[in-house]
Amino acid sequence: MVVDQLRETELDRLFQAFADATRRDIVRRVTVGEYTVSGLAGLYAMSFAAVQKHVAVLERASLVTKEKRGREQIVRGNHEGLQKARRLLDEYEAIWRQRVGRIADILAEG
Amino acid sequence: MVVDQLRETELDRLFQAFADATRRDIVRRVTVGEYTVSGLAGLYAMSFAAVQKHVAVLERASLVTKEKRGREQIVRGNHEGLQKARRLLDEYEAIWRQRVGRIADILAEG
DNA sequence: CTGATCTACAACCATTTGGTTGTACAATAG
DNA sequence: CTATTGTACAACCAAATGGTTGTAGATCAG
Repeated sequence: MVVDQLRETELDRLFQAFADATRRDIVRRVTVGEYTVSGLAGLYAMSFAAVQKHVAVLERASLVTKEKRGREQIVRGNHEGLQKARRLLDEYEAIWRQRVGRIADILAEG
Repeated sequence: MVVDQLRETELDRLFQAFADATRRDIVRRVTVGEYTVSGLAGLYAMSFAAVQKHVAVLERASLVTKEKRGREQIVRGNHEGLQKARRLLDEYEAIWRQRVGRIADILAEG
């Protein structure tokens, strides 16, 4: 085992980041436009600190970036993480289609 | 808020299920071939019960199905869950491309 | 300068997660 | 029948997660 430890923990973080509805919503919003952390915090029925933590999780997963502007912190969507997650699911799809193809072949031969 | 609670918890489970390297490996394997629960358990440096729990998590997320055959339980990949996760990431990709398109338009006009 | 605002972070708490061992039971093998 | 195998599940544990409040430092407004 221990195939590619770095990549694996990276994927752990990515999918973990997606595994929360609030974080998915944040990703959607900051992809479309720009938000400050407190701008985001205003959208959800939870404390500022909670939202701040969610943003930190997304940042660690390379799904958003933060950029300081004065006393504010601008949160933006980051394509990098999204692409990586998508690529993995694409692989799985490909594996699935191969399998379905093999079964079709077997049925065709039988 | 509270957009579509059912779908949201479904997605929570899906991405949570993907957020573990062992579970991702199980999904890959059972998509290619068939495994019993103990067949899978033999592959990893952890107890049978631990692997059994991982399979249960994947089952709840609609990423695998189990079918009893004698005293064995056959685990197979389930396309349903995979498709749902993939569809969401596709949406996000689409949003991203729209945004990039808008920016390109603005630059073209400017 | 002073006060309000934005952010960061620590400390705390309840719940979930990912693992363990042990027990129980059904199905198969001898 | 008996022993073994495959599975399920409960109980337990340490660590992580998702939330809270409180404190403190920067930056901005007046």
